[in-house]
Amino acid sequence: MSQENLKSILKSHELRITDCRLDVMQFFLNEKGALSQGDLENQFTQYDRVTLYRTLNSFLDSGILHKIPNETGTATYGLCHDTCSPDHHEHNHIHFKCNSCGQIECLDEKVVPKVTVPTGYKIDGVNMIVDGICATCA
Amino acid sequence: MSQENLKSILKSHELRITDCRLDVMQFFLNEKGALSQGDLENQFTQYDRVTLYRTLNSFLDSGILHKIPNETGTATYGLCHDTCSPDHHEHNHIHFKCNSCGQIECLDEKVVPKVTVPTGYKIDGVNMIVDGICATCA
DNA sequence: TTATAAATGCAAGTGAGTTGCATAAACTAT
DNA sequence: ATAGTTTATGCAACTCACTTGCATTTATAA
Ligand SMILES: [Mn+2]
Ligand SMILES: [Mn+2]
Ligand SMILES: [Zn+2]
Ligand SMILES: [Zn+2]
Repeated sequence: MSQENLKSILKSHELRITDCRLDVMQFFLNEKGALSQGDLENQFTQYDRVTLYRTLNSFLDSGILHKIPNETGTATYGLCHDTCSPDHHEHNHIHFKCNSCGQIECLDEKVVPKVTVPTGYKIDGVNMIVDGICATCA
Repeated sequence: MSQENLKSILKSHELRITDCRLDVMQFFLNEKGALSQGDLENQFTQYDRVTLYRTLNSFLDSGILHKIPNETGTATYGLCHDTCSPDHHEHNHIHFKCNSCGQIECLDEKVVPKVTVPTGYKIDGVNMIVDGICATCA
């Protein structure tokens, strides 16, 4: 994606344009899988780990990224759809974690099925993590 | 549950009977929600945190507990069904996380719906976490 | 260009999770 | 019941991701 496109994405989310943010966003757009803080630290040694941490947080808050829960404890992040905003996140797709290569990816085209909860409960969101073997590792 | 019942559960999983394991198992049986290592540390100050940590792990390995992933990073654990064994875990129920009180619970009667993944992918397991407001907090 | 607000880097702290090892306790076999 | 064997426990110490404070630098607006 062009540098100008990247800048307009940041602007539309009311974020200042900085080298770190441009690089991190480009990285997310290039990678098909979800990324962790550690992935960013390995990729961008020129930036302080705290800066990368805060970059992830600002992207989370502004609706550019969403956090993907998993059992290992280290958070991973994936790009949000255009429909996401700081106020309203729409993440109704399935996440897949490969037990061989460890990669987590957003299956954007796979919609999370509707579910019901017991009487008196109210649903805000649903997160579905499927684990198994990805096509590359099969 | 009686002390004898608790002991037989441990024995059937080939675990030695210790005070810590009996207490922790009783705690899980009493609590309706899932518990974290921190919850155990608060409840049982007489046991070292490492002992509680290893108690959770031995219960995990032997199929007494299952780990419930969530976005906060701190792992929580819930009781397995009778059908679970060290070799084969069967956790096809939905987990609910209340955004008000923070409690995570197993909705044992709510079965995770079947899903499909792209061609070439293989499914090992599915984890579904619904978040919202529980009946108590509503 | 200057003023203001925000982002960055560095240092330092938190808290869960983990391991090694000596001691204590649970089980097994006399 | 006792002695021998195996396992669990407590303590110290470590890793690692995550988080905060503060001084400095940079981006943006006036
Ligand atoms: Mn996703
Ligand atoms: Mn459960
Ligand atoms: Zn893979
Ligand atoms: Zn609640």
